Amino acid sequence: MSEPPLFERIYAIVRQIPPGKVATYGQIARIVGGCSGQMVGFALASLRGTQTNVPWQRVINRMGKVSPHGAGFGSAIQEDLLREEGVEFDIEGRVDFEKYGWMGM
DNA sequence: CGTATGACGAGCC
DNA sequence: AGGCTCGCCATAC
Repeated sequence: MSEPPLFERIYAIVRQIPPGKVATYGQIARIVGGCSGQMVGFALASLRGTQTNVPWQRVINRMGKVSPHGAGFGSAIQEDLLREEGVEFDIEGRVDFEKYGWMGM
């Protein structure tokens, strides 16, 4: 069949996340179906930066925290971008899924 | 062309 | 209760 690559489908889901909201790798993987959370992480890592229009910053891990990807700076930028959108971080750097969770998680 | 890596999650012992 | 393995797709060298 002629369905787009799995990664492309993941990008489409992330792109649907509204500003001021955050989603988890597992959540997206579950929506896409047929792939594990790692696929989502790999897909976003393949973006190599802001080449795509995918708000990868709105995607965080299951613990409500960002992952230590890249040299450790990428995660810092991610938090900064989310703060710019209105997302608040806990003392531990965690996000409230009850408030900012996508789809009302 | 083949190998290795890359931002998780859940289950199993 | 804790630690470890497996699963999965794409890209780069």
